[in-house]
Amino acid sequence: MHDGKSTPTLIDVAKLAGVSTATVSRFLNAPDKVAQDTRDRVKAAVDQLGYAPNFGAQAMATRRTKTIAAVIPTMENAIFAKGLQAFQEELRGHGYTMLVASSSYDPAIEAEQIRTLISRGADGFLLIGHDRDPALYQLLAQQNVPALVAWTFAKEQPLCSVGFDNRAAMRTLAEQILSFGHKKLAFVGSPTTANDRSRERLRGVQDAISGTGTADVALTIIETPYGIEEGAAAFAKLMSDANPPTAIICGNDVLAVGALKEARRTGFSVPHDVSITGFDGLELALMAEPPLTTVAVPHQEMGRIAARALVRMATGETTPNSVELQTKVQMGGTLGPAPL
Amino acid sequence: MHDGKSTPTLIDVAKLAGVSTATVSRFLNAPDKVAQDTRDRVKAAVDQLGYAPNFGAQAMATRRTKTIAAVIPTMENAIFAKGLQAFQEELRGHGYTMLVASSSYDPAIEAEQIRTLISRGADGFLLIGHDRDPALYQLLAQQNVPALVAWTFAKEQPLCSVGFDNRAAMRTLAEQILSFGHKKLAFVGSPTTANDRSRERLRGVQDAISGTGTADVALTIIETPYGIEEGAAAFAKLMSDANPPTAIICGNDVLAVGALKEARRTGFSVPHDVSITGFDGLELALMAEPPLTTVAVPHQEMGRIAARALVRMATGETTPNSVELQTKVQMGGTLGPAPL
DNA sequence: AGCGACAATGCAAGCCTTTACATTTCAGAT
DNA sequence: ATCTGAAATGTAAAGGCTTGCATTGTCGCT
Repeated sequence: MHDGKSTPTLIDVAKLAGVSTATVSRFLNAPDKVAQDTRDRVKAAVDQLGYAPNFGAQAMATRRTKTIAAVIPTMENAIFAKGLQAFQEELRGHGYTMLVASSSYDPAIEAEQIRTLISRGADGFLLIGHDRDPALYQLLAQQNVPALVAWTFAKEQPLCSVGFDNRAAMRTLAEQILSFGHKKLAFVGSPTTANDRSRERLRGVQDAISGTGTADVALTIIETPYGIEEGAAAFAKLMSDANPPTAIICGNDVLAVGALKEARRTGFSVPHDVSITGFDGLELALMAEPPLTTVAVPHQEMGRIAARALVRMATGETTPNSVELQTKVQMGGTLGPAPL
Repeated sequence: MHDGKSTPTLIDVAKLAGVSTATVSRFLNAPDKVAQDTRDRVKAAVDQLGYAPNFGAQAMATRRTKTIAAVIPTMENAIFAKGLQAFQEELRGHGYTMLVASSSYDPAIEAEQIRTLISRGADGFLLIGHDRDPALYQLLAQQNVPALVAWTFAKEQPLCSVGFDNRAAMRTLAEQILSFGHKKLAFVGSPTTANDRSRERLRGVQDAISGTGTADVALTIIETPYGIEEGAAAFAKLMSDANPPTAIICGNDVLAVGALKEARRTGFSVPHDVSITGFDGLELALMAEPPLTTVAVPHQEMGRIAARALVRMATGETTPNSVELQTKVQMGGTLGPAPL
């Protein structure tokens, strides 16, 4: 194991420079506390040996890791990929490293990941959505690890959030849909258990419907996993009904694009025969034909703001503070008047 | 420092269970070495205290971190997102954690990230492509950290690779394009400096052309950053030429989809007026109208295989071994005969 | 009863840094 | 010449875990 050329330690550097390890350590962490000529000698030694501090030892001595963990459902979902990319760039700028784990939308895995990451000494956590076992919040609090929730905005939750109001955003979109005269709606979204984003979006639709004050709007609900194929299947199922919807509100762009694809495949004209909307504002939405009517979400901004907030929390500079971001309905060409 | 509720350590568990720390440690790492009833007592203590090992201390004592680092250009590119998702799932199964960093396609940042991750004690590295400062390979070798390259396959390189032959794959596609009678080709790809994947793909096109043996095939080359807009711009530029190409070979699906979008916007019929092809086989390609003709790459399989290989390398079980994966031309509807 | 072998457990060194506290040095003031 | 205080540096403990080696206890044999 110990081949002579094993990685150099502080001690090696100290010996070579003819100083104590304390001095080397100071040179590394607070250079102004060491005299100029010592500084030069130490620097030379460090360079010559190619010394790099041992992370574990450092973590142990300082009790911090300069690491922020992010636990997301999956990286395959572009919205998280975009947000995380921005998140990590911002962290990097502050000298922090990101540790990601994905839970595959499984609460048990998420819990395990959080535990693992805590024991790895993450200085802070970025989590998605508020739905999870309260025991986890307790654990975080007990371990005194700051955490923040993103992709949603809600008060009265154990954790502060940086995100947007899924319910209100969807309500706005749904109101527009209703204003086009649609009376038979369908909502196709991700399962709403353990996913507050999805649940809130569905509520937004329901809000809009009850907002009309009338009782003549019907809503069919389909819950299905994330995926283009799944969106297509949902569309097929809905339209095979004797009394199919005239507008299909999808919980995210991927489902919507799947639905749109199936519509095209089976000869439905969108939005002439049926309207379809998405949510997220991915580039995918722009590429669809016609471009998807959806809700644009500032994923990157969210990532950056969350990163800054977490760094501040980790260094104890501030108590966290929720931030609400704005979304915008993005008109494409998939929403039109209800067919007569 | 020791406020009553600070996180429990091995010592606390040992005391509570009435055994030595060594026994607790063994219980955690090699349960079969401790007697059944001791096992029960220790387990109770661990549970009661909610004990989790301290990562730093563990890393220090064992000199390994059970962490594999991945340094990719960007998470926003779906091919990497998919591959990494699979990579991390596989790692998780082996008890490893993934540490990702993205370089934004900047070699200097990549180098810095690698250094950072080395000093964080990564047990192994997943890198993308072979192009980088040889000093980095030296550093990895010197630190004795195993590394693997993915998304490309090449022998005679400092590192083993798990991937596919970009050049051959593109050549196959280009040959099909030529067989449709196209004589005026364009290649729109990512910049080829410090990106062997892109470079190899371009070479593949050139191989196919020289393979025809004739000199009457023209090739225009455009290098542009990754992005839908960029693809659209490249298309516009190409078609505004006095003698525009009849087939546009894009280095990746995103550029191709951008080109396709611009084609539609400006009234070109694909593939009637002009053919367009992509590379990667993203879902995006299927969604395009018509579906993109592209090269399907097994991103997830690549991620999983790379993960397994790295774990084996990290535990010293094997010397690495390159693995070549197969790609497949995926016929969509964007490739057709050259217009007369 | 005595012995060996083996299973279970304990002891304590070692992994590498940071940092509070102690020591030395030296310039400047008296 | 002596003293003071600040600056520079050194000493050594602490941080939590693993593990080689030592110890204890058991059991089966002779």
